[in-house]
Amino acid sequence: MRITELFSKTSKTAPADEVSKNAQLLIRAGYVYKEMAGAYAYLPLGIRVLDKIKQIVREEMDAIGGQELIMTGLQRKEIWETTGRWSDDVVDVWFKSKLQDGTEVGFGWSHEEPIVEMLKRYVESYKDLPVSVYQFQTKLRNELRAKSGIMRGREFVMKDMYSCNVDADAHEKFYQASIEAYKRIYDRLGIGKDTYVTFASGGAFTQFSHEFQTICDAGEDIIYLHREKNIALNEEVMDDENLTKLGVKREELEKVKTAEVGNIFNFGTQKSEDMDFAFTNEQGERQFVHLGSYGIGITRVMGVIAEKFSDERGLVWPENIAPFRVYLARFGAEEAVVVAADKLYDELQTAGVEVIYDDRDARPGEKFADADILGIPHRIVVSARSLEQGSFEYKKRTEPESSMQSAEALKSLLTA
RNA sequence: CGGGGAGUGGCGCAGCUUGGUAGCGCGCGCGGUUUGGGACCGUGAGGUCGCAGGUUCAAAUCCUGUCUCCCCGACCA
Repeated sequence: MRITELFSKTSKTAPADEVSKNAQLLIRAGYVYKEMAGAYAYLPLGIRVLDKIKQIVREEMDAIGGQELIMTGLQRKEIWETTGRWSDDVVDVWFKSKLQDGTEVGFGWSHEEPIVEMLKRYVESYKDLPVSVYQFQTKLRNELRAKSGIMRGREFVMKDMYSCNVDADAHEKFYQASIEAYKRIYDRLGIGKDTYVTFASGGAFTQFSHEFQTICDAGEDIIYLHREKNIALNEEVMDDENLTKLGVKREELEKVKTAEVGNIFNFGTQKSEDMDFAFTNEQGERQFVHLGSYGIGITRVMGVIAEKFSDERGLVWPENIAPFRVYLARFGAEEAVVVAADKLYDELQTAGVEVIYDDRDARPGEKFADADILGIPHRIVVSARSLEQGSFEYKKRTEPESSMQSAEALKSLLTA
């Protein structure tokens, strides 16, 4: 993409009322636009990042048998009443409205009940199991207070997966597979090393649930970490009984601040019983489905990455989720420079490299600054100076020094 | 929801204490000089000072109400 065609612009200053680092950087660089507290629009650059995160998640969900679908934003009151969760006393984040005929509807803060209700229509026999479905959905939650930029909003994109299995063993197997899938996801997103599977409160169904917690100063959680044993537990379940159960001693643990980037639950058959979600087993008997729920906050992950990977000059996207891999800057408007830059732009794109081409008639300093704040992993400069040497200037966002490279070298380097 | 802070051109801010009809930087338009880390000179456009009442000859400024935003806490499948 040519920058002259991109409508968003970078800014030297961040809005004064935006304190969180992720929002400051993302707004300054033109990835997101704030609509209101806790609600951000994703601009062309931002949606490219979101799509890359989603695609990684999608591939890993598909790999463990997930089937993608998308539920509705509008939800029926009756479905939520079956589990008692329509009540504002039970769920305090509901947005609700009414149809013109007076019918009450809710806006999806979660899709657990509607998904189960939908699956009931299709899952009837043990032959129909196992099933796991997932979606990328915008969740709407009427939070008392939005905070931390895109990390804790009233509107956010979440991947939520739901698994259906015949019994506890089958469920457990899938549950473990999902943990492995989640680990691969965070590795691919570039935050695997700082992300820990963490024991957390499990709700009514099991002793623990598992959270995926990424070390991050802007996070809202505190976990206790045993790096050698790779065991972590949320401070909410930190007590002597649980420490004994997990075989770790309090003094061996390191206290760290983290952001929750995923959470998986075993529902057992509780919800199936509430909602009468059953199948017929081989003996012809009705049996309740074992359910699990598996979430990843897509927009939150983007915020966490923006927080973690940035420096005084701006964002520093991991290779896998950068909106573009290369920032190609042209210095000056002499014909030879324009021709050479246009040619390299075409060649890289033909080679499958995503390039954002700074074809503006701007000064070098401005282009350097924009390449930095946008956080594009690779930077190439085409100038009269570089052409004198018959080559291009190449630099990584994470490295201070540049080097001279030929077009061929760049192509092989960027397509490796 | 409790506590604290803040709303003045697109963005960042000053002006408010002591009322007299709004200013600076960035950005934007035009002209020129520039061109390797956010250039410079000139010249323009752009604001009913969050909103609604009130006091006053006169309100960005004082008073009341209200909305919004941010932070801390509480909350958080």
